[in-house]
Amino acid sequence: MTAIKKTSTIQENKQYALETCPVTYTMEKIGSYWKPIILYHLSTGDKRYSEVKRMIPAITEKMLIQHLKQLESDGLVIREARPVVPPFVTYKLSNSGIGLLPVIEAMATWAFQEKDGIFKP
Amino acid sequence: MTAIKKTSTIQENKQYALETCPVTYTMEKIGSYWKPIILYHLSTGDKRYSEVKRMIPAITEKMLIQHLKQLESDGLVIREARPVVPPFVTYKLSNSGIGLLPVIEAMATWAFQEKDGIFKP
DNA sequence: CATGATACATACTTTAGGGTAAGTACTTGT
DNA sequence: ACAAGTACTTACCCTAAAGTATGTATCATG
Repeated sequence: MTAIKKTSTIQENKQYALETCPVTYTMEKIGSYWKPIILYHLSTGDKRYSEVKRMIPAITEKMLIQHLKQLESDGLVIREARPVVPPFVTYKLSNSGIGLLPVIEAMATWAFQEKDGIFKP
Repeated sequence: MTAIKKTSTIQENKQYALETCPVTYTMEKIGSYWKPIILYHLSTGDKRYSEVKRMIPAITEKMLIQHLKQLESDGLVIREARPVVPPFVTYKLSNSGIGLLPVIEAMATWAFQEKDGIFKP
């Protein structure tokens, strides 16, 4: 009979948290630094891979495709590749991705408000 | 004359990105897994430290105070400590934090919609 | 004939974030 | 006298994420 530590075994609770807390659920899908930024840049329309790359100079190529793949497999963006050479690949938001735009827009809105100092006394 | 690598030195661009992209700006403040979840639980009113802890069983104490401290120093939450013993400390949203609620609520809304499958064909 | 553009893939290394565990100070309860 | 509750703090470790660098296929262009 080993003693049960209070702070241990966080993983069991995580599944519970996922089913319980809607924000946790969303965080599992877009809760990384780059994903909302990518979605933001896709919100203005379909973009080629290289276009997205140019719009986010701070991201490395590895991070960019890695997150694009994850977003794709989570059903948030749709990848379309034309079988031509040189390759022509576009990414666009899926319906789920479009559904996330209120989140992204709220983020942008807050940033402008915060910079304007409207929350200051 | 050392050759300049295309993918290198991301940090210079990051400052530029911060000033340019509003979503990047917001991500610097709440772009971690736990922060939106904490803000979500504070959105229903002031909470004692131990209350927040109980509301988010999946988080460790270390992560919880670490993020609370960061949120405090970023001006998103306000910490109030009564000089009593045992300690009585409450956390609440600042004006900036309240300004973020549309973001958090949009996240929650999306989660429910996604689970209901309303984005499916 | 070698360079550039396209959209990636991959090996390797580093770093930072997160987890585990234990400790602190003070009081109330049993 | 000892445990329990409060709100933390600190040290240590470990893994997953991110950065670095290079490679791939194909064609157009100079």
